[in-house]
Amino acid sequence: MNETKKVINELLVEVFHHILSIEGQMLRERGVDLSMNEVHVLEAISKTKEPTMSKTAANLRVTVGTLTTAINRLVQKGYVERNRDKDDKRKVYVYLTQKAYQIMKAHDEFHEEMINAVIQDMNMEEDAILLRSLTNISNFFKEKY
Amino acid sequence: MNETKKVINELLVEVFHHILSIEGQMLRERGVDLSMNEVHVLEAISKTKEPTMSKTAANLRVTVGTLTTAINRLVQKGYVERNRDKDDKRKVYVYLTQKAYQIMKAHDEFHEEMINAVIQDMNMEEDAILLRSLTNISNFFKEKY
DNA sequence: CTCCTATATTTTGAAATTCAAAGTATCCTA
DNA sequence: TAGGATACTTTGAATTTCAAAATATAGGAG
Repeated sequence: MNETKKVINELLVEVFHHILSIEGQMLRERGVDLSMNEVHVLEAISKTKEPTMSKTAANLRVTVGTLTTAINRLVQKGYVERNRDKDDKRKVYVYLTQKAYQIMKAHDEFHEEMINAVIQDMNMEEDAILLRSLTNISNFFKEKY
Repeated sequence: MNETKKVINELLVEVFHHILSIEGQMLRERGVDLSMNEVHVLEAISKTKEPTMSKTAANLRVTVGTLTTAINRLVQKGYVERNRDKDDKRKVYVYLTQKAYQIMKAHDEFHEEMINAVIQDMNMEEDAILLRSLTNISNFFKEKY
């Protein structure tokens, strides 16, 4: 494997994991009653267009049953609200509460800060090429799977 | 947030998660008696220089207690062997078995194939810049945390 | 209108995963 | 040789996961 491949692989395998555990540790230290997994669920809800249980579960790549138990806890903790569709009573929409938006704000800021620190010393040309390369990687996965 | 930041964030947040669930699904479909988490433990062992429990746990960013239960299962399933240090009997080294190496081989091939598909149509200049950028990202996390 | 099938979600049961804290064994040093 | 330090395991409690069964609603064929 050449260097580029090794680095990409390292990013895939280690760095991503690393970030998750750092974020999880931050949550615990600050006494937030959420795991990274739960933050992920909140994130998926905020990014899903019409966030029914099925659509949100699909975005998270977990079974709907798994999501149900996660949502049960998040509702109980006051981060999420459930709402049945008026027209199609099979459907359940999930919404973030204000409490959840506050957490998401901190989460987004952490990510933004992290990324800023990473790319702050890149020049314009590098930026353009990196953008193209990463878009390739991102699209590859979206299309292929 | 500019485009580059968005894409990096998307990679961090979604794509890596995506890959994990794909790999997990593959393992289940093929009837392999390992979760992605367990594969990760095997990977960490193979990458840790003198893989004691502490060092391996540190690389995995989990507590040693967590690793102990994971290793218990992996030993029982025949993927890992424990070995006490002759000189310092507090230390326990963990080793992969042949069975584990087979799994790791398939895992590595999946990653290599994935990465090949991603970067196959990049030119030399792009490759150099991508390498530099990704190395930055990778180093940033290693140094900062 | 009444079955029947499809869709959406929840419940259930079992196994994994995680952490913090307590427990055990060994090492090292004053 | 007593003591604290280090390495690991055990324990208890909570989360996370899946597959499969259960529930409820929708929509179409006749």
